[in-house]
Amino acid sequence: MAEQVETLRRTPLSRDRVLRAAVALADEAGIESLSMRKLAQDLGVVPMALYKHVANKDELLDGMIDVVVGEIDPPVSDADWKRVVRRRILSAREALLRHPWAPIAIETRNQATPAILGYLNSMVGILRDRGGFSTDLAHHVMHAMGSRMLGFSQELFDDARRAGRSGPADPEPPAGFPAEAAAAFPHLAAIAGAASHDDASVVGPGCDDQFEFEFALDLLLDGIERLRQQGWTSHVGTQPPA
Amino acid sequence: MAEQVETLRRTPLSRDRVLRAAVALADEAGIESLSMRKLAQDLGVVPMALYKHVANKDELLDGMIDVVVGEIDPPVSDADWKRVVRRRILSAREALLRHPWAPIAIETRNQATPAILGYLNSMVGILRDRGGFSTDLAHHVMHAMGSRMLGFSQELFDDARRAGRSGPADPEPPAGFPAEAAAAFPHLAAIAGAASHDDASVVGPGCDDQFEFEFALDLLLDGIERLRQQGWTSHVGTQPPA
DNA sequence: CAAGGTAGGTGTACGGCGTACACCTGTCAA
DNA sequence: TTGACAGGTGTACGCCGTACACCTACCTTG
Repeated sequence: MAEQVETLRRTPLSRDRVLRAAVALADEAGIESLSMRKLAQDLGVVPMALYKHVANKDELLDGMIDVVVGEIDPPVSDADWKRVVRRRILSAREALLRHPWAPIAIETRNQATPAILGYLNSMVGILRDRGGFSTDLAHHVMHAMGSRMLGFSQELFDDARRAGRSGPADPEPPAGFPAEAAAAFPHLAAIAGAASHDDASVVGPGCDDQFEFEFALDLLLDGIERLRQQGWTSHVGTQPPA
Repeated sequence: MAEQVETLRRTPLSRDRVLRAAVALADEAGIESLSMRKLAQDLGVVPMALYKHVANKDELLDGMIDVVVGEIDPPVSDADWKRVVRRRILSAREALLRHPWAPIAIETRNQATPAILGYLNSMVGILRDRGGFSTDLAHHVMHAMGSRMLGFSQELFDDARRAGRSGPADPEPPAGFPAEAAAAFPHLAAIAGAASHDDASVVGPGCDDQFEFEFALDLLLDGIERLRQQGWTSHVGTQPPA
């Protein structure tokens, strides 16, 4: 039996197994407590063993990002550009919600991984081929969509981000807005309590991140569609027309 | 003379001096090489001395962020909401361009600092008071603007971001797009070469980040203005109207 | 089947990090 | 004069990433 455990333990390491274990560890313990040593321990192996499969910790992170990017659904092929882009982005968002550390990891890397480049590239392809966007407009659109292309907006300081840093779902309730802060930042307090009720006196249940994401996404998509229909080009002016 | 140096060295530390030195160090060496030990060395002091002025490294980073936020101009008071918001955001952008490590630091912190909350709060105030936005719409707008409110979009993997990580201006040229990558990611290559020329065969000088930032900003602002004029509310539908 | 190259796990060690904790010292109030 | 206290010091601990030498089990080739 001891030797059975031994056998299991000795299931040969592989880059893939290392990456999967790293993703699992980050998912449950948060990215900041992912260390080569802990990862090795999870795999029943000595830390240096990992270096036979990944060059260093940075490359490990790149690999983890690629695992997540690999979970994004391929584009559907039976709809107009806007629906295709929208669905793909929402799929990316789902992948990133499953791995709340990923936005931070992606932002922190200093080089786009090939998987991310491939994803972005196919997104441009959709704009060009299905939407008939000029390279010019497609270029600006990619910038305008920014991180939303990768399934997250800059949801600064929200629960998901915090989870990515310190582990999975935090038991403490969202709780609207601390009273002391409400006094100092009344406008923020009003907003926090107003999720989708216009009555500021109602202390709402926080806000629906998914709704906010789609709101901004559609705002951009609609604006972009308008530019596209007008045949907008950066030659004619320095700002998008109203 | 040696005692003069000594005197200078012994200029008493203060939270302010510590924060300034930390900002300077991050500006010139990159955020990732900011350590308590190096910072102490720059200040001619032993590492533990810093802990008499900041509780720990996280609080140091919060303080550094507040220094940057403090550089954002106050709102002008003689224009419509859109111009006020636009100018303030561009001022925030300038502050962040002076400190390329700041976006990373801001994204990485898990709590908004009071300075950032104050900044965001005043931004909501502008929307409410000058633009007559409902709390509801103001709420969604804050989400939609996302990190743009703080002067940066998610400019993934660009030079400024890299600078924030590894020090100041990198001497190597932007260089369009590496040839091998161009083959693998043709759409990206086309875009990279097409900055503001629609002719994809022209290999442009990279792209104008400032233009891209303002493009996206105005796209959002225009879309938001349209919603405002229509008296949009989330009660009537789940998406912004086209 | 023997020889030896090679892929992959091991052990040790180094330098750097954040920071706890005990200590010292100069200043100022009582 | 005393003694509290603010603020700089020194030492030490446990963590980190990873360089480097090693060992071992397997596969190829003669």
